[in-house]
Amino acid sequence: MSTATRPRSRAAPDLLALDNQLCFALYGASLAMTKRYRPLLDPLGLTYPQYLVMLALWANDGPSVSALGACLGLDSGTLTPLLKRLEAQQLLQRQRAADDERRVQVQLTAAGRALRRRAQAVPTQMAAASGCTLDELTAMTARLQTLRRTLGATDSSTPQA
Amino acid sequence: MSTATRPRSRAAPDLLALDNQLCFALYGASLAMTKRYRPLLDPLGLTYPQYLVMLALWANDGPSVSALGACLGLDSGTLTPLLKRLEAQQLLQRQRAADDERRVQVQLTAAGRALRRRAQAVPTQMAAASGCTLDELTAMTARLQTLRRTLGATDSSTPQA
DNA sequence: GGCAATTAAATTGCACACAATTTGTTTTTC
DNA sequence: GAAAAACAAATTGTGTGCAATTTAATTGCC
Repeated sequence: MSTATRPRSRAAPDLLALDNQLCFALYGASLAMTKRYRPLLDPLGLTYPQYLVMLALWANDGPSVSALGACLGLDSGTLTPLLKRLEAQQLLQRQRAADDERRVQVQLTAAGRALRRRAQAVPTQMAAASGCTLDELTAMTARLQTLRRTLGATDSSTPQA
Repeated sequence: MSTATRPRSRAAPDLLALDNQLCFALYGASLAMTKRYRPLLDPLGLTYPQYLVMLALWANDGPSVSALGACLGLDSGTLTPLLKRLEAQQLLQRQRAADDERRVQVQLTAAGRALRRRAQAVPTQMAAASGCTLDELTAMTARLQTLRRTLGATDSSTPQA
């Protein structure tokens, strides 16, 4: 078992550890964020992904499922059941587009629009929970967005647009 | 951009947008990271959370389920089925501790230890996919770890230990 | 016009994540 | 030393995520 004399097998543990740090920090922070949102969103009857969908709709009502998916980075396999739950809560309506019946358009109901008011307390509380200044939040967000785009690119060695 | 002078009801939409940025950037980057790992981990027969568990075990073999959960931030509801799948793949063994039969200890098999060698290519490829320098990775990781701790704290207004 | 290729959602199947509960074990307390 | 409290995993139930497939509608091509 003690096979440690090779030059390369010495370097590898460090790389595995470093890898652990980046990906795992991201993963852990994301899960922690979701957990932190829960007590704020429970009173609104929303899960965290549902809250993201509502944010997207408050900013831009009436998109197709695929447009919403492009905005959020989710596919129909995730969105369809999620949207059905929001529809069951009367927060939105899903209906086939008249001009192209393949498309399903997602529109807020009055209750869905009204919920925005009750959600206005959430961001302030989360900003406080993050313990960051506005500048820190902005910087971190920009970095994460860049990282996301880079990771999403087919070939990351190619500098993106 | 032109909203700077209004008192409170004008500020709210901006806060919702800002909130969207931070939490959503984190969420999106985490999902993108997971997706990016998939083609690298598929040949190893691991999912991304399973890979994290293996990393933890390669660093420290033989923990209890709860110790592993504390390390990864996951509970038994998530870990138990995940560990059973890894056990079914003969990568690890789960067995009750002799001194305290409430505890279940998780130990790598020879195959589980051997898999580490095949995983050594993964970190280098992911580092390349991130498009970041080593310093950038380190800085980002540190920030995310801090954020995670802050979010995990009961009261974030209290400076943590 | 008619049929293949394309597109948009929905569905299916698998694997997390986590709250809440249950089961079994150990420790505390009396 | 027996009942109560505390503890560790496992289980249950709900809600994502996503690959792969299916269904239905539109577009292209002849």
